[in-house]
Amino acid sequence: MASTRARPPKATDPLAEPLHRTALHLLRLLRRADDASGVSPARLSALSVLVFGGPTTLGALATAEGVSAPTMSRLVTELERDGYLRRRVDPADARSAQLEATAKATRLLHAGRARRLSALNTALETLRASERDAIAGALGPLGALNAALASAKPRAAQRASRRRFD
Amino acid sequence: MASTRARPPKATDPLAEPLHRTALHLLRLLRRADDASGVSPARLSALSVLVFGGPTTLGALATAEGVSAPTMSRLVTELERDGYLRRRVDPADARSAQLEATAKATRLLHAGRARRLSALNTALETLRASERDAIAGALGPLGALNAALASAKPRAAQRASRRRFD
DNA sequence: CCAGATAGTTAGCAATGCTAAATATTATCG
DNA sequence: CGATAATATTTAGCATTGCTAACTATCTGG
Repeated sequence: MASTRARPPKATDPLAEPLHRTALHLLRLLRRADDASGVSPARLSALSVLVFGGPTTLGALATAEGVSAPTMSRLVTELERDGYLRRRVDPADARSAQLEATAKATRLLHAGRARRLSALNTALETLRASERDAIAGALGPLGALNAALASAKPRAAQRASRRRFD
Repeated sequence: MASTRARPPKATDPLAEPLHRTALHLLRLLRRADDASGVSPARLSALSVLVFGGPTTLGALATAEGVSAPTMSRLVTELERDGYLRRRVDPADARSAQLEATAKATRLLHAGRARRLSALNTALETLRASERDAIAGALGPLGALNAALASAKPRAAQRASRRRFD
């Protein structure tokens, strides 16, 4: 019976565990909606930054996605090959170029977002108004929580990655 | 292409987008706490099922994790090699065996969970009581939302994967 | 113009996933 | 009982994604 002996560090706040589990399940379910796009996850994610955030350089994109420059270099090469982005060389600095999403990419991403949000909205509509209110009321505090987490652990942002839309 | 008319799917519910973003950021931040365990993500995730859910067969574990049998076969072989699990052959059916986590695995997982929850608790403590209440009040509704999503899309549970703890 | 800083690319390796096909066992049917 | 079908894993081989180290090309400051 030494089961609970492991003492969950400070059980003062019973929110941590269920919050973690809930967020995890939510994301896992939402991700399904992307499997139909035909573009691999990493490429789709990088592309979303360009489509929804506008043109940037390869380095900035790598930072935004939390991956190394070589990794992003390869992803960009593939996306360019498949017609999802163009490189516009900076006349002032030939070392880098602005990466710009094509119309094809914009169509792809908007369709994907529509699919995903559609699934979420459908599910939200099955809830009672009070439940939706509770969720809406928690978004602000959750944002604050994220901010606290982000500043508290400014450590190795290496494997953070996995951005997708936003 | 007459079918997928872009159409921003009903902006009636302004919750979908921020909810998605918030959950995504939260998970990304929490995942950092696992990078120190020394065991790769997929192995850690499979192991967590054994540690917190008890012994099972390779096939059941593959299903639980949402990966194919060959993929799980390899993960199990590696975990066994590293001393994190044992195979106990079923005397009634030599085709399969019960996979059982070792004490070493249990220690690893509990330490990992403690790290992760500790990070979350620390962040939660920086919030005001009203904010924590708002988050606590949204957990139930979010659970209902997840249930709605899960039942609404009982489709291809293939790439769902990525379990981790519970 | 040269040394050092910057921006990307190339090379090569590791972890994860998958499908197809092979093996080993167990179950079932005639 | 013995052939055949169903199960549970494993083996093979390939694709994606990430990383580090090292290299190339291009600025920037003196």
